[in-house]
Amino acid sequence: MNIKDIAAAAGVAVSTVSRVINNHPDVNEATRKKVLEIIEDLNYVPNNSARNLKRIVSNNIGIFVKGIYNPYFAKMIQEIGQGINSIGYSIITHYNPDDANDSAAIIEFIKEKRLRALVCLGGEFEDLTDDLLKEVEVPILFISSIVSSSIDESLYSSFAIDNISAAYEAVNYLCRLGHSKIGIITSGSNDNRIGGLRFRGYLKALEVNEITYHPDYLEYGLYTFEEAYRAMNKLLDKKLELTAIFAISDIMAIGAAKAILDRGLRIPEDISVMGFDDIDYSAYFHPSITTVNQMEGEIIHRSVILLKDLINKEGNHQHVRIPTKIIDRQSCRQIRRFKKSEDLLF
Amino acid sequence: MNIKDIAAAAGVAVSTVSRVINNHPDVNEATRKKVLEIIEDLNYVPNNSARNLKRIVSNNIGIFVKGIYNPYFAKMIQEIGQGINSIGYSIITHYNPDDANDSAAIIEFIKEKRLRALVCLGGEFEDLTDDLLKEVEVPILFISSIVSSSIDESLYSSFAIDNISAAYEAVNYLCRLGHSKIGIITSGSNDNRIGGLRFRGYLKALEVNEITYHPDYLEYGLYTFEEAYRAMNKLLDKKLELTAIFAISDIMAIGAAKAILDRGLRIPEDISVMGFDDIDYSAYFHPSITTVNQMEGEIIHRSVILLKDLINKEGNHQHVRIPTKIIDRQSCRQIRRFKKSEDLLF
DNA sequence: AACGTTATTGGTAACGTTACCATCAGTAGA
DNA sequence: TCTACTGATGGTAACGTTACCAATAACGTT
Repeated sequence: MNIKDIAAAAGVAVSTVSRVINNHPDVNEATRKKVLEIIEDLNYVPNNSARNLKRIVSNNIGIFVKGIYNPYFAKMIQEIGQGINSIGYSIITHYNPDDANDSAAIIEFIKEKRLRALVCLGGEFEDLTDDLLKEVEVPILFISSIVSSSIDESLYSSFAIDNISAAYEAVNYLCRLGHSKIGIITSGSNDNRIGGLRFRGYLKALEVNEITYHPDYLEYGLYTFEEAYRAMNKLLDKKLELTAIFAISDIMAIGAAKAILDRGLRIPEDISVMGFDDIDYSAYFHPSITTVNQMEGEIIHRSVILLKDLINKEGNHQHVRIPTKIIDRQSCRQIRRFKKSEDLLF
Repeated sequence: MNIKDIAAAAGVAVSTVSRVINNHPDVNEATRKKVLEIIEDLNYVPNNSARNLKRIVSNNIGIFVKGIYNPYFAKMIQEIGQGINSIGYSIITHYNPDDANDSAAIIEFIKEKRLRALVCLGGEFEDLTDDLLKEVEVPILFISSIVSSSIDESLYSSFAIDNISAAYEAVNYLCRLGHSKIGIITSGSNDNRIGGLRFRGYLKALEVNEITYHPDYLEYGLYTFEEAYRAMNKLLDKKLELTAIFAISDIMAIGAAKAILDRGLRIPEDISVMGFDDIDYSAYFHPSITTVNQMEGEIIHRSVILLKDLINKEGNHQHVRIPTKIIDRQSCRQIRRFKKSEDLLF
């Protein structure tokens, strides 16, 4: 069942059918109606591969996802996906394995699928170059990705928070509540990855508040409940008398909180918990988790609009520093505050 | 940059390049090496649209998602997606709007994208027919969907739990713990939808345990924390002295639990909470939620294998009734049990 | 009547790839 | 020497669509 069959059935030329399908203005109303009827009757649907082949670019928008362990992206994938669907494009999703090269993968992805635009969720694009971007000529939007700073900013768009200062704000908030024994659970110490950046924010907050960092306060874990639960237990086992814990994602904060509660300790009376991401779960944990909001809804909304504009060449690339704010809930409390000098009296 | 350019650069014919790309055996090792080198050098990636056009079927596997409100599917989409990627197929995701006709949508989706196979997550396919399925000739796997019973089962695959009996087991479990004032929060009473089916299971359990159902015990809410929170509060406002609540999804159970805890009531001492789905979060809520597991990991795993087999025509369509089991955690407790006769004494 | 104009339609070469058949050299068997 | 076969390669017609140009009819204008 193809356009020829329809043309034959309707007694017109294929080009006329094509015009009908594509809503071209100059086709007689009677003809259009007849053709549409036949299409309906015969259950005809145009072949996308052929269309995409003929029109050099496709109507596919790619969503590239690095790793699937971070549930913070799950909502974005779905909601951006739905937004893209609603403006008439198709979504091709590519889940890149953890150990694969992201830059190479997106270039191949774009070329192979002749993508019209690409959204990257996460990933690290350190070996991307201006030349590669120019070659593919496709609007790319990086969301929460690490992009090589040597690339010309007019060649791509990005939405990202400032991980270092957002984490700094979060930990500084704990300090201002009087905490000085603040543990951290992060996903890794690689300077350029999200875990590393947020860890740097933690260090900076300690420094500004004249608190000495001790490596015992640090535990690693991936972005899962399980790993954070395990990491928190390790921290608790060290008997450090922590009064607060900062986890670099809400999932991890909840895993940590569960570990604390399971030991019969109270939140926030015994230990305060600070998360990051402000996912839905956090507001409905008990006690609800104080966390860092990064305006996920805003990102989703703006992404779809930006993509549409970029495709239609109605706007330039944007680099948006997503603002963050601390959402104060039930898991953090004020404690007696010691000045550095008082501290010495004990 | 196309196959012709490569052929010219390598000094061979396009057909030879094609053979190299497709790993055809009869091409000289030296030639193959040279061609591959040129491909690498020139950054050539075959055009998928052209390939899909030429080979009648594409290498696209569709994932059809009905509604995105149900977070239970999020993990499935990602993990099945990753599995599909890893066996060499591409994923095209289609998020169908709530009010759209699912049957019509999948047929169009299959034809337009020339899908090789399709996975449907949720959705209701009541007006699908044998003829339509035969026409598209594509293996379809329905996961947790409602499919018209008039369709020949050899034409499609399905993975689904028995919603009525799984809900029955859950509520019966509460009854056996001694509960008789059991509230329910469900998503709707439409007999054929998931919410309606699970509600029927609830009714059956009450009946078997000789408990009279009262409509006051029922509140509606969609699959979100917010709605369940609101619904639970309405239930509590009625002063029914409920000792247990059954929510038809874990997200809803957690929303309800939060409402209970926020009022200063205890779980399970004052009210027991039973969920459904066994999502990750349920184990890490505090108290952890007793729920109905439906072997999501198993479904994901088997889906990928089944799709592969169906595509390669190495197996027949399967209809798997996914077994469910109750995961006993912290949110339900045993209470004093009254026999019906004793009840009258008060 | 001859002409230009407009509205509608038809015909057909691409788009990039693969499947198929044709070709050709080299080798072995008779 | 002729034939048959094998291994490697080349040539080319599709796949279904759209963009472009050509053709036609209908009409008004001169």
